[in-house]
Amino acid sequence: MVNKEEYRRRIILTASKIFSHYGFRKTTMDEISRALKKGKSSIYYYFSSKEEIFEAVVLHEANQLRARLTTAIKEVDSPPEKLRNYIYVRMKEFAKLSNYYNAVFDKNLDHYEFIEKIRARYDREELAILRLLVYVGNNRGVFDVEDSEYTAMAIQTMLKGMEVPLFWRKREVDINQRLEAILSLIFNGILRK
Amino acid sequence: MVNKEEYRRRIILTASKIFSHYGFRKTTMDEISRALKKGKSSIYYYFSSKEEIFEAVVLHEANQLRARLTTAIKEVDSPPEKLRNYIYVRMKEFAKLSNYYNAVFDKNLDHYEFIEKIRARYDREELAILRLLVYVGNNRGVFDVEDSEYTAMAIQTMLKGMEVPLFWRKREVDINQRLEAILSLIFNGILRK
DNA sequence: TTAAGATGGAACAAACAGGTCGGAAATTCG
DNA sequence: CGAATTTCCGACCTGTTTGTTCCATCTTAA
Repeated sequence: MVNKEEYRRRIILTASKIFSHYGFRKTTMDEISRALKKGKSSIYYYFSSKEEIFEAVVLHEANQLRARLTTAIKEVDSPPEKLRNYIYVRMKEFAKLSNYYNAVFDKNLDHYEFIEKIRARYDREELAILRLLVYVGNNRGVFDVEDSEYTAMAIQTMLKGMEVPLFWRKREVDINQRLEAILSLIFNGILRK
Repeated sequence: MVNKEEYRRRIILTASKIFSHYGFRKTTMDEISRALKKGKSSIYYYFSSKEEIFEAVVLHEANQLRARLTTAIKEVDSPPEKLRNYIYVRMKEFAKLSNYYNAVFDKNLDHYEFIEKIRARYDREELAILRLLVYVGNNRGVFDVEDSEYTAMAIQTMLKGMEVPLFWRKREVDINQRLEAILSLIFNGILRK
């Protein structure tokens, strides 16, 4: 193998699929190595533990999510549309990136420090984006809020509410309607009358 | 619990979902009991082993499959249409009943005796149905075959070919086209010219 | 040929998972 | 109500699994 980084990437992609199907706990190093057609111990040349692989996988998905959210925001110009795109894409992607999702919600993973770090980091970044969106909208006179920071936090709280598994236990159509309702709520409480 | 049978059924339904997601091996008695909100040892009051639960689950799915195939055949009258319905429904249902599917194809389950029994029984029953279909069609003068038994076996062989995982690694549309092609092949080799 | 980069077989300690057992709780019945 | 029977479960046992380490062995490039 000429390029070590390249092989790490391959491990991440392969492990990602297995993790997303069986979860962290039920995925064994043996499966990962078999999927890669390598000896189990060989994996340890690239990663020092199963945890470290999972960490890389989750980070990978987090990066994907970030990238897609960024483009979603850039696609449109007006702050309300940016916000709408952000929320929409965030919801759709969250459902797809199952490892990241599990990392954030699986109570059995609570004690892993790196999970906490990723959770915290994502929270911080998201808040920054929302704050900026609100702030810009406010400056342009489209929004009308007292404090960008706290408004952003309020929106984030609402987004977190959409993350909990119960929210998804509904039909697809219903989900879209609920999304529209949520957006409408945010906007009507935010838009200048 | 007034009715022991009723509770067994509930265990089967719950275990079925977990088995279908994680497979026989990765599903633990602990999970099953947790999903049922019962103590692990309580399950052993209803089933004497994990294997026995899986056996019941697979049998349950096999019965479902049989029931649907039966109605599918009864829905139409002419032998060619019966055959067409049979094959069509069999394909669609097979994809859904994942425990049954795994029981039939997972090489890791090869050494379980009850799996062998279920496989053998299903084979026998299917052959009987096909034989009858061919026989009746022949009698009515719609089909034209020498030996119903061997023709039925030939058709069954073809159906088995559609079961192997590779067959499904295609897009839905493609699947339908292939199905049509298979049907057309069977009929054109079978129908009186 | 040698040294550094990769690989995988074998071994191991710790965790896990299927199953048992004795008896507690709940329910039924007289 | 109380005894009998059904249902449930916590604690435990035991063989297996699994993450990880070690080290001998290949492979590659200089």
